Order: sequence, then structure tokens, then C-alpha cells
Amino acid sequence: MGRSPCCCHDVGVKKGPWTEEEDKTLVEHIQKRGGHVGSWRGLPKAAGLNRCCKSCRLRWTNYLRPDIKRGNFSDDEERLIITLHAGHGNKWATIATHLEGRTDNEIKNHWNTHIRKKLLRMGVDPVTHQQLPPDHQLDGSSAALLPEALLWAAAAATLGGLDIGTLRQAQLLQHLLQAGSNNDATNLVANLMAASNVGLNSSNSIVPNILLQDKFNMLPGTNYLQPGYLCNTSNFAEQDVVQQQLINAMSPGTSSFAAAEPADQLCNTAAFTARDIAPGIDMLPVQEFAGLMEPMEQLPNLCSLESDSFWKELLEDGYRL
DNA sequence: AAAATTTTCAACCGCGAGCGT
DNA sequence: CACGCTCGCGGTTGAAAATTT
Repeated sequence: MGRSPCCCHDVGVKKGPWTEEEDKTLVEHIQKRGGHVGSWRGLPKAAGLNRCCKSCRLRWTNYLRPDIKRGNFSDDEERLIITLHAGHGNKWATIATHLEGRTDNEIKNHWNTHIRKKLLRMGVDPVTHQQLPPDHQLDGSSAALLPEALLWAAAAATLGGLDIGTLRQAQLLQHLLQAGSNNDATNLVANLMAASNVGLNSSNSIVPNILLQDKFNMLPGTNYLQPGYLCNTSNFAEQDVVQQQLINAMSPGTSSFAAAEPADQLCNTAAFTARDIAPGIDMLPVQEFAGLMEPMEQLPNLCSLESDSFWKELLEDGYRL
């Protein structure tokens, strides 16, 4: 015969929320063993808890473990979760291994209650990470009925949603520009890349900035350059810098960039933004594209993670206006 | 102020892989 | 080899809290 069955179906085993006393008992029991549980099956009886072994394990791993980080998820963490989800799907345990102090359960809950909804509002399918068709975007609402602020959000997402083909054209354009020196076009390409949260690796290939941060390795089968959510400009003012560059570049006679075929394609993605949103701020200094040809950590100014209020400004404040 | 509705998240449930008997 | 248990995982639930009406 095999072993006796688990305690989970025993009559009289307590369920539901844990009391402080139970927490204390479980923590003290595990600490007495130097933090090593050994067998969960034998733990409830050994600790004097009238709980199922599963319930004890869950309580410890999701709540009582000393290395658990509690509190709100940072923008960095949210962005990392989205990127990892694009590669792993609902493998919460795998995703949790990349976020120190976060549990799979916590990440799963945060995804379902926050991130998923934010992506939907941005017109991104949270399952496939693809741009939703226009009539399915923004929770199915008609764009004509939406507040102006939400249109801004959609425009920002569009601007950040350059696909990898477009970005490769940008890289090609940069190579072409290296022969001469056209600052307008150079700055434009730099800002488009910044808006898309991408940079160049040591092989001069365009990759997401997050992969340049040495936080984790490229995941197989992952397209990180999905529309919208990798847009990392910190606010609309910074988006405006890019928009102004586009307007300048597309105005006849102001830049040779507008005449270039790859440039036209590059600008198409943001055409809505450039056409419909009037820039309302002064120009800010922009990064020299040539500087991006070297391995980089993070684009300064345009992509500051510390000051990133991307989600907040783009989705919460704007949407509720 | 109270009721109704929505959101959040800790905890439960069931399943599958791996391993012991 | 077959059976059954343990562990860990992902989906789901439901009570409490927050928000709206």
C-alpha cells in the first residue's frame, strides 16, 4: 500500500483566513528549523496547527516568508511583468523568479486586477500582446465619444507602437545618415527610438531598452516590440518633443528627412499624432542619435524610469478627465 | 447616510509532474 | 510497472474594502 492521503480532506481541518496566533505558530515552527520546512505534510501536526498542509505552505510562501516585499508594484516591476508575460504567458511562478520578493500569487492578482485592464484601455490584447482591432480597443467604446484625454492616450500609445520593421528602417536610415550630418533627422530617429523604448545593442541591432539593462536574457519567441505598452516616455510633454520633431521633419523645405522613403514609413505610424495634436510646449534638448550606436544602459531624459509616470498620467488621470 | 455595485486579494480547489512504495 | 502521495502551479472564489449611486 502507498502512504496515507493528504490532510486536506480531513473533517474538522480549519479553512479560511488565518489568525495572528496561527501565523505566529507557523512562523515560529519554521524558524526553529532554520527556515527549512522539510515535509509540508507533517508540518501541521508537528507545529500544532489544525490546518491542511497545503494551506500552511500557501500561507508561508505567499504571506509569511520573511523575504516577501509588500506594497504597490513600481512602474519598473509592471513593465517587467508585461514583458515577461509576453514571453511566458500565464507562467506566474516563472515570472515571479524575475521579481525579487514578489510571489506568483501576488503577480497573478496584480495582473488580473490592474495590468490587464490598463492594457485593454490602451488597445492591447493582454493575452496575445497584439494591438486590438480598432473596434475592440478601449473597452469597445467609440473613439468619437471618448474624452480628449483618452485620445491623447491612444495617440501616445500609437507613437510608441512602432513595429520592428519600422525600427529596422530607422536603423537603416541612421546608417545612411552617418555619411552626412543632418541633425534634424538624427534627432528625430533618436526620439522615435526613445519613444518606443528601444536602443541599440553592441551589434547595432535594435532591441528593447529593458534588454540592455542586464536584468534578464532574451526570452525565446518573444516579440518585445509590441504596440503601445513598451512606450516609455515619461509624460505627454516628452511625447510632444517627438511630435514636434515629426512635424518639423514632415514640413516641406525644413528637412531632407521628409523626402526619404523610409522616413515616410517611419512617420506614418505617428501621423495621427502629428496631425491632430498641437504641440504646446517648448522644445527640449534631445539625445544625439550617434551616441546610441554605443552599448547603452538607458536613454536619459526621455526614458527616465525614476520619473516615469507613464501609467499614471497616460491612463489614470487622463482617462478619468 | 445607506444601499448597491465594483474592486481587491487572500485563500481554496483541482490538476499534473515527479517521485516513493 | 502500477498505484498513490507530495508538491507546486494556475484558475477561481468569496469576503472585505472601496467606490458609486
